[in-house]
Amino acid sequence: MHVERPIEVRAFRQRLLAWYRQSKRDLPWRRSRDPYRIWISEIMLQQTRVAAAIPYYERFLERFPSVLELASAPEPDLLAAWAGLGYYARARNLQRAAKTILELGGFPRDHASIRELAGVGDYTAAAIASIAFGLKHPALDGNAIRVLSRLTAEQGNIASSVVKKRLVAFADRLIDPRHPGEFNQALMELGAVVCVPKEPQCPVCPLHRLCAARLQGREKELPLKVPRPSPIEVEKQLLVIQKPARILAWQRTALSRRLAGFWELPEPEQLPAAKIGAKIAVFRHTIVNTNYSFHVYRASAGRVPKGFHWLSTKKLNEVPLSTTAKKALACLARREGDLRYGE
DNA sequence: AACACGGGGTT
DNA sequence: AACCCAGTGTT
Repeated sequence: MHVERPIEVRAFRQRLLAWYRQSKRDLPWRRSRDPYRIWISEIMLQQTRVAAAIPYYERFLERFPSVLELASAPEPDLLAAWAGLGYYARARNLQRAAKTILELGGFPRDHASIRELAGVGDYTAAAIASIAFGLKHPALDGNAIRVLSRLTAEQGNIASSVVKKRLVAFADRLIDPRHPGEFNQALMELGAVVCVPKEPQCPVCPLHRLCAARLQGREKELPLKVPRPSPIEVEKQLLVIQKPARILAWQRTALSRRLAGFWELPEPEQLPAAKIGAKIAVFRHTIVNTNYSFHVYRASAGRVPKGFHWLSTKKLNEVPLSTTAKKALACLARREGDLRYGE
């Protein structure tokens, strides 16, 4: 593209920042430069939409106002605060990093040290360094990558490390040394609200006259998308086994590959002696590349094997409950016209 | 480089 | 029904 000459780089920065300052969304984490708050927001926003993160962000900061509370929290509290957001390794890494920060005696203030925190990769390190500390490191998330791919009419697959390096190098020349945090956020904001994947809003884009893809009329084709494998369909059954004020459940151990520490409803395979009763509901749920149909049944326990617990229904809101268990219990509550279980 | 990891809003 | 989201860690 044509922005490589200094004069054009300045025009690029000026247009982008002017646009951002005028049209940026008022987001909770944009009201502070406290590295703790910026960090929490960046972790929450990993692969997570802004609208989904906002209510979690507010609640999380109330419950864990600083590194100290986060570092010393019981893990179940942490998981309960994160339940429903997904990617639960983020919550665990958050606490590991909080302990590191305490050991360091404060939040690390340079890019390399921030990058070493658990759960902080290239993007997040650059985002924190630039937004909280004003350091000049380009932060390329999915939005920024899309914007830059279009600006340069990038032909390569954006999944490849070569192409990513090329885009980072490009961003490194563009980034405004005086306002790196704003610059990074502006690029991401542009990708989030204007340079969107499907129908980019080129007429209102402050950069459209500098955009190579636009000049070639190929803005909708770029960046190149690689087809992903089609999801697998899986049917599963869940059992609702109750006694007064209690429900039978089990907890995933730390060894569980996913959802470690979360409480689940039993499945028939785990309880061979269970007597399956009436069907309560069917709901669907997607995890990564698998589409599940969960069939929920009432049942009675027979003999209760090791590892199962009669969980108090009152405590359901205090423990980390998997989303599938929550959905099943919501079905049950709807059916009984009673809100004991639910949110 | 490829894969696993959650969940849900948007198109 | 895809697509994809302010990605990271592991293999």
